[in-house]
Amino acid sequence: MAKRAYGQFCGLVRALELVGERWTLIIVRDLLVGPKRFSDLLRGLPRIPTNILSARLKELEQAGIVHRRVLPRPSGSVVYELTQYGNELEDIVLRLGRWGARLLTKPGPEEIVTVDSMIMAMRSTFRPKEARGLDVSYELRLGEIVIHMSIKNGRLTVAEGALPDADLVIKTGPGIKALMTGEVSPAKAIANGSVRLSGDSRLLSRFVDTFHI
Amino acid sequence: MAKRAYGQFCGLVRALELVGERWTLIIVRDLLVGPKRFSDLLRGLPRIPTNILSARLKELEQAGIVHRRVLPRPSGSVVYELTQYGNELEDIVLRLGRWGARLLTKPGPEEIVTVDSMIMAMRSTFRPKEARGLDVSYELRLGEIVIHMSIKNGRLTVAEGALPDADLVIKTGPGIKALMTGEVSPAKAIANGSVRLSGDSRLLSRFVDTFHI
DNA sequence: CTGGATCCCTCACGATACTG
DNA sequence: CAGTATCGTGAGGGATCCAG
Repeated sequence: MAKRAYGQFCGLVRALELVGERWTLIIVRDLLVGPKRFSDLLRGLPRIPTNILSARLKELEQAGIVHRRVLPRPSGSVVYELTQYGNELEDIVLRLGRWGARLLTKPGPEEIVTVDSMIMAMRSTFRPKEARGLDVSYELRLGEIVIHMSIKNGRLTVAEGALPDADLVIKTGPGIKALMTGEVSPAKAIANGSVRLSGDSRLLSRFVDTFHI
Repeated sequence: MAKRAYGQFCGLVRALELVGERWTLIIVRDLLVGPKRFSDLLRGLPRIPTNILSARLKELEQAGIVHRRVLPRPSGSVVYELTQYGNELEDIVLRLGRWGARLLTKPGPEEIVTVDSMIMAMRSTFRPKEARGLDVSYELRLGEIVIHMSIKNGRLTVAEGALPDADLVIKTGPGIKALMTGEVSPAKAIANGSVRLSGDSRLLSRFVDTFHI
């Protein structure tokens, strides 16, 4: 038996042996957004040493959670993508994120927000029931970070980058959280300047209903 | 900022800072079964060093996930129990367990099954829809381990120990898994001796429908 | 006995430098 | 760009010890 195994025959224990090590689930979080190259992952995980990233990717590949794929010429580069089995972690990652988000107050002095964490945050706060049948799109800007959410017939896709024909563009900062938890009403958030809008600003309250912590 | 922090402002990252360390979620698994004393936890986690258990309990208490309670006299002993916030991990732990159980084949040479892992396994495989309106009880014996499941009006409780008036007593071994996944039919399982029953043996197929991997 | 604290050793993790 | 090599450090592991 492996030296650091827990020694129990149990589904949870097996899961932790696969994805319970430091950094592993954060790597999975980023891969849930889409396939990524080694350097893409490094960019999204500024504190991870390269050898650790390397080791984790190898473990994940061996466990059948991640697939290492060499892109066709001319790029010839390598991307890592989740397998079917790895993708089944999405719901767990989203739930863990919601659970942890409860005691997320202010960003610490050294804490950053990454594009992928923001994308997953929007996915995790999405409430399908409120979005049933909806067709609407948002662009969200948080400092350097620009992502967009597109809801088509109630189905959500979130991705990096701008969305030129978004129905509403929301320019904001850390204050977005108070808006999404309901601590601050949309009207208040506009009034106190924690969000700035362009487009159909009446859509902000719909946004808050759809993406709610 | 703490030295081993991930440096990201993200719900998942915060969750991993709280329960992402080695052993932590397994401790939570056992506490989800019920309040426990230090030595109870040690018994269920044979490989954990006492200093690690001690450290984890302190971290969990500080994070508001576990509450340390001194029992009234005469025992005066200490129990650890999950707070409301800690209890909200139940769904995540059950899902992680199901996810990991998929590549749980045979117990390794040094791998044991504990009472609490078995209780949580039964909870995680329970299918409320199949049990709607049901009233039935089972006693399950796996080697030394004896637990019982009681379903009353479709609601499940699982606990350690025998249940004298159980409708069906299932005496089994590792073969139980093949039965619960559907690899082996109830009739076959009886025939090949991987389960031995006492009570109303026709209830075995209902058991398999209700607890299914 | 329970509920830990202490000690020491080892190895996984982490920072940095380096290579195909 | 996509990792490997090297090496120091501190968290984890195991045994033992101690107080109530």
